[in-house]
Amino acid sequence: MEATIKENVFKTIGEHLSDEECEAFSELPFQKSYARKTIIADEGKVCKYVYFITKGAAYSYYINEDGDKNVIQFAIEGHWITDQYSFFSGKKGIFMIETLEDCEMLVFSKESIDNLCRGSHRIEHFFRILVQNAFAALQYRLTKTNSETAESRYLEFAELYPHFLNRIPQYLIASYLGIRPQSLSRIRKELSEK
Amino acid sequence: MEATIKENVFKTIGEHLSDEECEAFSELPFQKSYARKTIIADEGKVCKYVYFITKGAAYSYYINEDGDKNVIQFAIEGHWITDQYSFFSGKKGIFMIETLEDCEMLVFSKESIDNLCRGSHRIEHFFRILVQNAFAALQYRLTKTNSETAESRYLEFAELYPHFLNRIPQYLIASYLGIRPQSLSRIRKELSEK
DNA sequence: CGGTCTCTTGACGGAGTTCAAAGCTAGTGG
DNA sequence: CCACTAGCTTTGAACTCCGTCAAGAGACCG
Repeated sequence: MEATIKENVFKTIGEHLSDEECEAFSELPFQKSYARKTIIADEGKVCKYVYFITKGAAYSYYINEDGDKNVIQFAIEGHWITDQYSFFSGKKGIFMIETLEDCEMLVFSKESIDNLCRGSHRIEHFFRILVQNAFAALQYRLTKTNSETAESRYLEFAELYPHFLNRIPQYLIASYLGIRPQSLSRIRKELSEK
Repeated sequence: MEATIKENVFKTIGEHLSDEECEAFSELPFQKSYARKTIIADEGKVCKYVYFITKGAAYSYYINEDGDKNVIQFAIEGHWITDQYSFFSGKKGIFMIETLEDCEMLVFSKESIDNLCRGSHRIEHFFRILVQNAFAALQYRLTKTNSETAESRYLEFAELYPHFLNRIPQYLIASYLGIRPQSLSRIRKELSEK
């Protein structure tokens, strides 16, 4: 079983998996490599998998009627990524998922997740807490989006995810913050002049 | 056991609870009434409960450094509301929860939820799906906030929650949409002139 | 080393904010 | 049950932040 995922479980629920649970986690997903700039989940199609990144970086986004990209989430080693809505409902997706770097991933189908959860109460617990944490973080992010200026959102982003800054192109960070690349460029200039 | 909550479980996971599970759901929470405009969870204090509304309406919000209210969520009969982050981490809260109308609620402590989840895999499953759905909806809302104009966000809100429009004051809807009451008033005027 | 993708800079425009004041409405107390 | 008041909504005018359009500079890859 991947060490990264073992750590992720412990970090999330503060408990270690049993030997059988570890075995289930190594047998059910399959490993896959993706080159950078590969689209691994496509809007309009059902998103059939949840991805756990063991190496590399990826992001999910949404394209609106005007054709603008809207970044939802960045994910690197030790992070999970999927189109939640599509994955769990089985309906066609609304998000794209694309790699930013060459990636190694553990790929879980819905059956894998369901089997893992059905087979172990602790694992179901793990996934509940995982989503709960993500939900709380997202609520927090939304309040900031609704009430802070782009500058303070950028500063908070830079503080929360300093390792993202050198790894993710600026125009995607701008999109994540809900502004245009030009605006982020200007904000960074202002900040550097202070 | 409250019929509303039974329905809520079935609507969420498409399964009915067993008799024992129903019993647990009636024994563990306590019922409480709150007058309108009562603050039931206070920022800065630990949010110890999850509330399931059986009658009335409430909302959660956040107050930023400038003293502005930022509405996170509205909740009416059949909805759950809490400060997720505080409730699950046991750390001090960042949101306030306040009633909009006289309310009847089922109040669950962390121990109640943990007991319910520990005692029944189906109930843990229910809570996982509940949070998952909320998460997907929130992701969707964030993309809209980041890419649509206030007008189209208002139109979508009005379409998704028509019953909220006559029940919730406009300045709170404005806050939920991330704009000022004056702006929402102007948007509504424009729309009525079309 | 050429081409494409990314970042920067400038000028202008527009959506939403701020400040201020007046008109409504609903809940409270007499 | 009516009148008063506090809270909500509307409107106007000036301003600001960010978006749009456009063009040039820089970086990265084949």
